[in-house]
Amino acid sequence: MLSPRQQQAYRFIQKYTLRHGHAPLLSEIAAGLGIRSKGVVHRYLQALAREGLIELQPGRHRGIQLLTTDLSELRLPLLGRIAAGLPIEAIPDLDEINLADFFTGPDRFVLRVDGDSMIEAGILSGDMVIVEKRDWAKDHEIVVALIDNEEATLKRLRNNHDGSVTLIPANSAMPPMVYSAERVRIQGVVVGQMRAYK
Amino acid sequence: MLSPRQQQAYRFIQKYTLRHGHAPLLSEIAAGLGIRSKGVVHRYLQALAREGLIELQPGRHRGIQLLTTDLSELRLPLLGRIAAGLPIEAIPDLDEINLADFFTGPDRFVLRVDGDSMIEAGILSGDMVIVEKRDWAKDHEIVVALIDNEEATLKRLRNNHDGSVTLIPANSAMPPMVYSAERVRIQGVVVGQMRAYK
DNA sequence: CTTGAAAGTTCTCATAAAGTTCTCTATTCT
DNA sequence: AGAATAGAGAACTTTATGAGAACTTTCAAG
Repeated sequence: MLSPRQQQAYRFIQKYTLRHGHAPLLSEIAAGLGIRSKGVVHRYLQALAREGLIELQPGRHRGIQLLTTDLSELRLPLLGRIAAGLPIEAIPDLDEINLADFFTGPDRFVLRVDGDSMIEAGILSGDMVIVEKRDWAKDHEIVVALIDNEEATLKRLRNNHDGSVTLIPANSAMPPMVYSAERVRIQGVVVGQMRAYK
Repeated sequence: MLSPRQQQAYRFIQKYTLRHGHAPLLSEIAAGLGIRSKGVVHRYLQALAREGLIELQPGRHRGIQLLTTDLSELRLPLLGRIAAGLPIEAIPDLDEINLADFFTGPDRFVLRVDGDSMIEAGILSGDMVIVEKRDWAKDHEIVVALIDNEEATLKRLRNNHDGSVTLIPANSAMPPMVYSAERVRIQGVVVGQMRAYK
């Protein structure tokens, strides 16, 4: 089990390596952690090596090798922000994504999406959406709506002034549809989405 | 048999450890339980150790080891499939989805996406992508590529016959770019994507 | 190939903070 | 009343963290 400081050192090495394509110097790690002594950093590296997270090539400059680590926990390291045509930026505050925080909550369930009606909102066929069970929704939220107690669809909602609702597909090939309030029952609101590639 | 207070302490340790990746300090447990004295917490820890729930490394900071490893809180019910214009269908075989299985694996990390270069592949600005660290990729996989050791971008990959690679944005406003093999280093392959609404 | 600046390694020292062990007190349940 | 549970806090020991000096090794410029 790593101490907080050891974890920070490890994440710094991960980020740096991803960003630069090679491992950092001890002095760079020190600067990244706000430490002046590289001797201290070296002590951390030995702890990481002892834990099996890295391998050290003694004496070598940048001789830190990241080993494959099994992240079978619920936390994934958040290494930075990647942009189109720009370097990866470090994200200063947030170092870790807790999948549980991200997606779990009271009364949530998952649906597999079939069809292209929300494609322009980045929800593709085959994606999973996390839905919070709720019988109302605000404008612009994406909802699971049951129409005439018969068909359930995934659409963006607009509550109209006259009490009717408009269900808006995110697909320019499909028109928005207006329904009287009685015909539409909100079954839940999309709070998350996820996709696995192969 | 644990007293109510001991159970609370135990649950606090489980949650904290799951969240932070390391055990809490006695003072943190104390604060979590609304206690001022760390001596009291220490007494609880000894009770938990006596019951075989934790192991204490004497003297060590954060030296609490959880012995029961039940981290499988991260399950969401998978209710069905939603289609355009169809009722929610029950999916017979799969009734639960484990988020951990979905996303965690060896050598994975998360990047926050900034920019619209992959928008037509359903990856929007602000989304998180789960990346598996790997230095090669197959055609059509979405990769984190480091170009000239300087800029890292998210693009779809094509390995050309002459050894060069093409990086293809999923955005019709942006052109594909061809690079010689030496200029491009694959840092990882996108294996998942997720988004939180609100 | 040589060579020196820079990088890694190995120490010691210092100190704030964390864990350990007490005693004393209060409350609740049998 | 007696026993079990719960909390405060003081005194003490140990650990985690950092600074920095001294030394060895690496690496790249010339």
